[in-house]
Amino acid sequence: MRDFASRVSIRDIARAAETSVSTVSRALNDHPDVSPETRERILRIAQAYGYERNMLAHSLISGRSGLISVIMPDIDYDYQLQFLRGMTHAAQRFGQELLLTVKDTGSETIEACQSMYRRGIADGVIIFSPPVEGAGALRQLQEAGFPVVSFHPPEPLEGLTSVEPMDYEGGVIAVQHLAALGHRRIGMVVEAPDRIAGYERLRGYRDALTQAGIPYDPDLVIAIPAKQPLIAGRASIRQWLEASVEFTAVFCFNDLVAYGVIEELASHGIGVPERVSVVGFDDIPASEYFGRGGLTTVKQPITQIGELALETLLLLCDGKSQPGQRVQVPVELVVRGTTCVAPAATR
Amino acid sequence: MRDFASRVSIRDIARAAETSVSTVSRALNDHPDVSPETRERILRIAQAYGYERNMLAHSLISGRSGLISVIMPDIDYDYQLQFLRGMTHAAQRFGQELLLTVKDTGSETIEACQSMYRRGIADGVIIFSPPVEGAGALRQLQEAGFPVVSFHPPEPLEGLTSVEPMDYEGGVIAVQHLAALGHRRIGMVVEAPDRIAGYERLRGYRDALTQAGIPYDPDLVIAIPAKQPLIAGRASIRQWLEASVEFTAVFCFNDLVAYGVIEELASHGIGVPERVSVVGFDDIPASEYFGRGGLTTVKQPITQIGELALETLLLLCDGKSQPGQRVQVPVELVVRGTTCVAPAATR
DNA sequence: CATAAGATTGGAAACGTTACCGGTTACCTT
DNA sequence: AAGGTAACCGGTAACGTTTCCAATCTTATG
Repeated sequence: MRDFASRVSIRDIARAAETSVSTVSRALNDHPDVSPETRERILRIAQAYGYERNMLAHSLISGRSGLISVIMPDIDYDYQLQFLRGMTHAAQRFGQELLLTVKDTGSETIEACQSMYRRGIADGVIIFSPPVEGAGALRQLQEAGFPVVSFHPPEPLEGLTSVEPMDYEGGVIAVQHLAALGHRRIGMVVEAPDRIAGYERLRGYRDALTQAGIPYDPDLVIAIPAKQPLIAGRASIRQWLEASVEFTAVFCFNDLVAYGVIEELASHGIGVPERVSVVGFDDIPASEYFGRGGLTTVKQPITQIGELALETLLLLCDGKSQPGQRVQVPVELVVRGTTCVAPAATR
Repeated sequence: MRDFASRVSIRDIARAAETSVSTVSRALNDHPDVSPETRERILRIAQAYGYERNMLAHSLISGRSGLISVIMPDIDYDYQLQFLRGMTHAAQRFGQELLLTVKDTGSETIEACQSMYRRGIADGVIIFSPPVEGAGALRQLQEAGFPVVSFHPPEPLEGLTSVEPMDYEGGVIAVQHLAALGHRRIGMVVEAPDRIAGYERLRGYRDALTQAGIPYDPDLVIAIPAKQPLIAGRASIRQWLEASVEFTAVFCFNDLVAYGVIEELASHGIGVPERVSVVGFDDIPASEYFGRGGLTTVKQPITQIGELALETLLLLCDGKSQPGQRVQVPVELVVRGTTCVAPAATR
């Protein structure tokens, strides 16, 4: 018996089994053209030697690496983690390896996708929140036969395979909840309304307002950049307060924005939820333990979405599905401690 | 100009530049044996074609894949995320790719390490919290020339390269803080005291008690399993209450345990910090936003630790450092809202 | 007994790259 | 003018696999 932890090639096995590399290869790959005895002997020896096939050589010839590339702008938010977790679970289930790449800017993430294809490292790419300008490049990759799945895809996503939460419905149920509590002055702090997530949530917000008979007031909508949501959330509240905009509820683009909003309100002595109700989006784990009995928020099954993204990509890799599909995942409202009936005077 | 997103080989470049593959390879690798004109021509064409070298073929011949394998039990805790983030940052800085593998059990993580080596996929492995039984296998890998860096290494870690927080010092400063506030009945909820992190934190706890002239009471130490820290934290408090053990402070193995402890105390109407002070460990991001003005905890610079782990591994891969080093990272106390002076009657 | 068919095997090419070695050219020295 | 040297280049082998093809051996069939 050899050293347990050493690198063994198919050649070593062939030598030990007194046969050729071709036969060993066939035996290991369940090819029928091997006699039962030879196969048994080879498998036994391979086992004893701790042989595992060299993935590089195998990939080189098979044209598939068994690696899935996951490309993200950063993992600065628990949301991304949960998405990633879902993918790791699915990867484990399917025996796939995950290649994790983090890039600072959107354009770098697109370049990373192209690079994955050109260097032949990965069989496909899952890209998190690709920038709008990257849509063309992604489409080209897809047309070249390289599977790409976008999460939070860019607009227009025509032709791209994507996985998304039901953003529009999320906006609707958040506002419906607030309206049902008697709120009439409902603000929204929205990130990147030119991108699909922001655009759709905003659309849901507006439609739900209309449906509740509440006029839409553009002063109550603030667009913020994607970076540093906590700070942006705080700044939004300051902006409203300085402009003396009246509001009794805020629907936030995500939970971190909501944290910032609540912090800023608290620092002005404005109680949540007594004076202002706040709804988040995503339901990251921390929101359950958030003060005031937790954050009311629109929950995405983000871990399952991660699994779904990987499954979608694997289907594409295996040619079992056609590119261009748009997978949409339902969301649900989780009512916790940051929303309550509107102050009587405002109703 | 060719299709922007297509797979180009060195052969295509050679054909287009009307030269041989050898020359192209030399030109691309800054080998001196190429005339400036030829080199310039080749580089221009390669650029125009969007050539990037096929990583599989390159790795096969060079024996290095440029991939670093990161193996974790699960990423169910923000702590792991921050560690991972640190590695992604460092990877980006060094132009390395990260291969992320998540396995359910400790033994599977060890097998995954061996597999990385045998399949030749990765140049080295960073393993998160390897099980005690795996130490031998990791040592073997290291001896075979395959670099391994353990974070939260197993005991005994003799010969293994490791990166660790200063657990002992963390235990000391946590208890010093509580003792300085007048606490005399300080409990500890410790995870896996047979592993290095738990063992050292417990040792710090005991030494700090002695130093403060407080007798050690084994009834005040509860060992909990590693899974489901929230539930285990709650159960620990129930156990003490049922046994009528007296305590005014709890030092918890990590922040999640602390959350559970505080929740359970609250459910019995025991105020934190008025009646019981609680200290956590790690300082995950949520602890800053935790109710009661945040959780008092021992902060690890976990993101930097991740970067450090990757840098340590890369040095090993490049043969610029010898295996077997033990890198220890300082920790610090962050005082927030869950600790205050002990109730007068108990002092 | 001869031939066909089938089972099993080994040799060689290929995947895309790099490294080594030998060959060609041009220029310089004596 | 002969020889030496440096610069540059192309062919080929190798990395560890898989795949194709040809070769051998066995067995069945006429």
